[in-house]
Amino acid sequence: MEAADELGYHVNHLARGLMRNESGIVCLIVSEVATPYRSALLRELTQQLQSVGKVAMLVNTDRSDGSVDRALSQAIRYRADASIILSGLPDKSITQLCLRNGQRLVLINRDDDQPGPLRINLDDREAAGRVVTAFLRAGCRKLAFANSEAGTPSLMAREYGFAAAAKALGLDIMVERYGWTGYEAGKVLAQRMLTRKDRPDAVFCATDLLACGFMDAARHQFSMAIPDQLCVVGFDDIDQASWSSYQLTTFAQPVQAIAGQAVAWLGKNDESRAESQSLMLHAELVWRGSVRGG
Amino acid sequence: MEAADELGYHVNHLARGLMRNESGIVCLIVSEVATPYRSALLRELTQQLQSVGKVAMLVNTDRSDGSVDRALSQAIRYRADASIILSGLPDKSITQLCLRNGQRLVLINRDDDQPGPLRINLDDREAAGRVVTAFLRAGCRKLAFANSEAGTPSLMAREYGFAAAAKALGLDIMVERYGWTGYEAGKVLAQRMLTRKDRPDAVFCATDLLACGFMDAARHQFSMAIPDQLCVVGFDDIDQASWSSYQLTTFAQPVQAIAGQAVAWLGKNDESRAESQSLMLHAELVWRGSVRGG
DNA sequence: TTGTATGCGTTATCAT
DNA sequence: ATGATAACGCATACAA
Repeated sequence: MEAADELGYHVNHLARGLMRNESGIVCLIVSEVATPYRSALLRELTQQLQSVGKVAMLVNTDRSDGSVDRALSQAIRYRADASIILSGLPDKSITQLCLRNGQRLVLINRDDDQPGPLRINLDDREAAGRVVTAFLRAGCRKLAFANSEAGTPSLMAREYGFAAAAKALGLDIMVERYGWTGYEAGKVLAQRMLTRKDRPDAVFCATDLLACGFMDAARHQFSMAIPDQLCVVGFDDIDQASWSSYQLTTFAQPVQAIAGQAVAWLGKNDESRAESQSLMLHAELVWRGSVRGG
Repeated sequence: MEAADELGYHVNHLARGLMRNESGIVCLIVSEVATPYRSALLRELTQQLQSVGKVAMLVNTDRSDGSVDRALSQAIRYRADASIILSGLPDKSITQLCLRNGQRLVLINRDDDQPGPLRINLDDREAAGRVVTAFLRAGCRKLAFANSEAGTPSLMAREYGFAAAAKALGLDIMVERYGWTGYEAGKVLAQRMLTRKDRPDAVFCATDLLACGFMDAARHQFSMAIPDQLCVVGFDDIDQASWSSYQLTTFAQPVQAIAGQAVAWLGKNDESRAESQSLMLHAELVWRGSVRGG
């Protein structure tokens, strides 16, 4: 060992991977890396992967469409032991290709039904239902849902869950969708919804980023007081949600648990891996000041 | 090609790397990945690396100290073509080891003086000087600098540059350092500085995150109006700086240029690489509403 | 143009 | 216990 150190020798993981047929590389396929929720999940995943001796290869799929498939090809070329997909959805054929190459697949918040990959999702629908209860308890009568046009499964599950729970109580809700799931879209959504004459007094935003934009527009452009005139709930519990300018009541993404489940699954052997292929994690509502009577 | 596709064949980059002695892997060594500025830089780097056919290996150094060195060992084991260091500073011996193994090194905002690696820095000192001018033009008389205890070169350069420029004009400034460079530290710094009787009327925060915390405390705990009673300038131009709750005047980190220079340098041949080993990029002040009379 | 041999750095296996 | 050898998949150099 001393001699090896002296000579500056380091094992060659490329050669070792070639030999063992196991590279130690896990590919993280992500878009919108710079988004608060995504980067938090990324931090957690890299951290936990490293702690079990794996290394993360980061593939950014911000550019064109179909780039998830290209990202997976890249993962195959490097003989990654697994790929974890945080955004987009691979073509079924690519999924099959991965599995044939012995590459494990984890889909986070993708709610797909193909067998093979591990699917980790939240109880979005049920969570959305709890928002209706909270709004009613706060004395709100005109409920609204603010969504982006992204249309990803988790976003839509929140919308449908919210609408369904309201309908079950005989309430009609206002729904608006606009743009990309970010702060600016939240502002636009507020402009659209708050200029109506049947302006809502409670809004559930599909995402914290949307909620921040919505709150800022409501306050600064419409001079509305939160939570007095408008109650707001978000989703993700990003850092900014706890900032005193927002004090946003929101659902916490269990990022540690998500990452933990993913890497634990990768460490399992084939039989026990097959047992648990679909996980549903719980999103806990964290109460702050944006809803009356927490 | 058709046949290859039919058979599900994919080149093995491990084997190719072994042969060519060039893996195509670039190692990104980062701490605090989930921070807005860091994740933005990360997005840019992965994007641009991919566009030149490289792939990013992400190593998270949040845990213990000396982990930068361990990260670099990891990079060597995978025979990364280069390592880009966004945080921490490697030991000189490790630096030498990397260079001996033909591994390129890029240090971003690390302001080190060892020869070999490419060093990319901003004109922090000069930028800080311009803040003094802006504050004076706004009619402020009691200047302060809010810093964290991290003590990284770029943070200290901003502090010294600010202090020096003020001193050159015969002004004494108040300096306070606390904790880690984040939102919470900004709040604490505000509590410390704004309870003094010679309370500042202008504060330059080493970081936007600090500035957001400072502004929130100033407004919500001290009921101060910004920019009327207090002018604030930050650094980084994170997304949140442009949010209407902050409208923070700040310096933009030229993340695209930083990433661009880094990957361009990696693409150069040895001679032209040696020519430019230290780059100083310009941080442009973007005026928003947190300073009077922009 | 097509084919064949060799080496890259490991590790597993088999022989000593 | 120690040593020699083959094989992983690719690229290259040389031969046919």
